[in-house]
Amino acid sequence: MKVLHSGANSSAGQNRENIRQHNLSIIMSLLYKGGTLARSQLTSVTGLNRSTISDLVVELEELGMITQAEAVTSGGVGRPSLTVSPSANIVAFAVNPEIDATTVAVVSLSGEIIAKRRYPTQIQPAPKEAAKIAGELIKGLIKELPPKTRVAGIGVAVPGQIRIDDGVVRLAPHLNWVEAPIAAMIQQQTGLPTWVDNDATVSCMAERNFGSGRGASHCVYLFAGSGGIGGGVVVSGVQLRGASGYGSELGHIKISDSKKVDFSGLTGTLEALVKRDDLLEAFKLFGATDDELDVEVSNTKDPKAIKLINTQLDHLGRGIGVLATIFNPQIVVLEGFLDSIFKFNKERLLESVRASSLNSAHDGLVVSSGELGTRAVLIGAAGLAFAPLIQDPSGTEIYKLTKVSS
Amino acid sequence: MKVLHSGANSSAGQNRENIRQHNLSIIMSLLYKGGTLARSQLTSVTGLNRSTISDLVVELEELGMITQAEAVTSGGVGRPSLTVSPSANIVAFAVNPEIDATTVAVVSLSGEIIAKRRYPTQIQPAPKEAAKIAGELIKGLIKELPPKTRVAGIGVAVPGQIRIDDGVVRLAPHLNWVEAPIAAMIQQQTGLPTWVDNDATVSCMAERNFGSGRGASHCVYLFAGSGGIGGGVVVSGVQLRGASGYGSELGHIKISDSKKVDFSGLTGTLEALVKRDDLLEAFKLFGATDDELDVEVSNTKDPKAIKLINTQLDHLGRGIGVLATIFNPQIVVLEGFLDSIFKFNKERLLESVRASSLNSAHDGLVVSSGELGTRAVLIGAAGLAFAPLIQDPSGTEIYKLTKVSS
DNA sequence: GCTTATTGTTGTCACAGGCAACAAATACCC
DNA sequence: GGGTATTTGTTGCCTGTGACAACAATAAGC
Repeated sequence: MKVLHSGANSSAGQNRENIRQHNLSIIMSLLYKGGTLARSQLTSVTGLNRSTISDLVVELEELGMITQAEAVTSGGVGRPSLTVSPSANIVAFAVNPEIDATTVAVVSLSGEIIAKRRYPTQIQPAPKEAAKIAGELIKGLIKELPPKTRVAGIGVAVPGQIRIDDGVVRLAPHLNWVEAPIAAMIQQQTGLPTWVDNDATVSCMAERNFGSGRGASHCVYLFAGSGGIGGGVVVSGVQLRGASGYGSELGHIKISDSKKVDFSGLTGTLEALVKRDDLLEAFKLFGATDDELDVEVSNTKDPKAIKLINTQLDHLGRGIGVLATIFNPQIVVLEGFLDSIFKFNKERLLESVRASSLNSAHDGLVVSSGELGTRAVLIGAAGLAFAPLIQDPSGTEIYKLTKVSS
Repeated sequence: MKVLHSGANSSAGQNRENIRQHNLSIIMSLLYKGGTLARSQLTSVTGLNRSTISDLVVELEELGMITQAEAVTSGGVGRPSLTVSPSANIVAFAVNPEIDATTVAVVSLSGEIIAKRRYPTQIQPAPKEAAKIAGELIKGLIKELPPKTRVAGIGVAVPGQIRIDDGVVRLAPHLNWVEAPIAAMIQQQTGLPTWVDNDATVSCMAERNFGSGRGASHCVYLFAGSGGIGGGVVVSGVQLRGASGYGSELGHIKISDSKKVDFSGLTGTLEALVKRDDLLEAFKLFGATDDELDVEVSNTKDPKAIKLINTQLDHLGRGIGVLATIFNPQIVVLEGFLDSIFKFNKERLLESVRASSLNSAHDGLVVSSGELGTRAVLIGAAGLAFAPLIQDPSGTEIYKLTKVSS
């Protein structure tokens, strides 16, 4: 529950401690995103001296955050470089409360989902219930983890507007949550430090770090499930959050004069015009999962459905066009049923994007499906818990399992 | 013509030289934005030690970038702190080619316009003409400057899409420029290093550093003149440029199904719906300046004109609503005739903003007039030339006048 | 005039990264 | 298979930079 988006006080001076922390942090960040890297890669990427990298890596190894391994003799002249990997013993828990279920996952420091539990609920859980479910699932998972495992903390992805400073859900319409201090609740259940953020925002981070948007400095992410359209944006490598943390609500941008209304009461927004429920109705597929809907969309021959999809594609393209004009990103990543309709007729979407953005904005723009699918939100949520660790490897506590269960 | 937006390579390691440069840079940046500051303020803001600040300030003084002065005994216990000011001898030239004139100004390191020359042209100048006009004006201004003056370089603000890496104007529709290497042209005329950027972008920087947006980490700037609507955005304290530098074209975001077309051929965009020419026509004020139009707007009793203004306010509010939903900024700054109609009926605009954005986005949002007016673009353009100086005070050359005239 | 508070100055220190020299481990060439 | 070139890890030493402590300087309050 510390301040996560530490504001990057640009007027702060730097001293020697900062250097060390910064350099340790950069190595951890590279390993987090890149998995296993050779020491020589670290030297070339960071521009630091061999001896310095050696020193830093040794310190990280002593902290238990990384492991070194013999070089794999994979071509190249000269002595093989040692490989460095993020420790397999460090994990974080990801929590994702949704309308019909609460999901918890164990995610490793290298961004892999080790285990996953889904707890279905009849109706949307109240914050306390969700916290209790999450707590129980986490306690169950802890028992199954190897004893050497250490935990960075818990990251919670919530479909709503979050005050990330103290982990309070200000408003989550689909869950019917208002001013819910979910971080504190889960922290009380588990004894583990807990961070919360918007589900689309963390998914965007995941796709940027591990998925389609890998390496992009400017990336727009659009994600749609039963709860409308969420969005995330990376600008100059930094997640856009806004002054109060309520930014990048890309589903609620107004793109039309239409009187159709979205979940927040706004008319003519992207979310109002590109609605999953409309598609479900066209297919008479009430209560279907994203996968079922995806199959239906890709196979349909129904002219009415096709017309609806095309209309949605036109609207989606307009929304993407607006975002491209504003952000000029390298890539736009689509997830959920937005991806389904994109795959149905890519050219139509791209044509709409071109018609509603400047040439300079859509020239070279890549529109792409998300690689991570439903894993994105969990990997991204876990990233919230890893963030402090990566930012200050030597000054952040990692919890042992014994300590947790007490 | 170096790379300006140096991409802030986030994976770069830090060494001792970087520290020094960073700390020198931070002090220069604080002084650039803040004018005169006490040494004690520098220590508290940067968090650095007194002795370190002393050392850094001495170095900057030896570089001729700042001057120290005796403390003004203005209350407070204890020994008065020395005050530090950016050197009054360092200036940059700002160039702003427009449809009907090319303007050149001399701007001091503290952001003040020392001198200004406007050279009217019958039609929009070709790039070469504009470069020649700028060169002549600059040479004239150099003769009038005190001999001790030193020049950081030239910053050019152009209404169009700029490739800032090499200072080429990719497209400036209103000037009818295509692929114009304006930086190289002006550099050849003057012998001074020259940087180019979009006019709205640099104006945004100016308002953020010296005007209404002072201190805001997230700021949206909308600026409108005869050449349509331009925009600039600051996200987490960093200017939004996009992956290729063509971002923040806020005038061209599509907000309506209207078939009205803007200068780029896009329909239903902010620029298509909020048009200065429409206002001029309503007032029969063809060829009026912004000031004349402003007076007319504020005094009008013509119901037709009022209706038009209100319609424009509604559209502008919708555009601001979209931007607020996306960026969640602290402040939106309006300039040019956008400011004129805003002042005509502030409440109507704000109502429209509220109707087209989430509560969380417009709660606490400030919509404000620009403080700098027509000075913004010049101060901002000069900032382009100061940027390298501020980023690396000890490694950036400043040119003497004698060297320039040769 | 004394105390308290704040700031500038000076000399010393510690720490982190650079660097050079050497060792180790590979590929390539003959 | 041996020699060479190339790359990387390791070690010891060096240097630059900021922190720190002690002292001096300057102000306000009593």
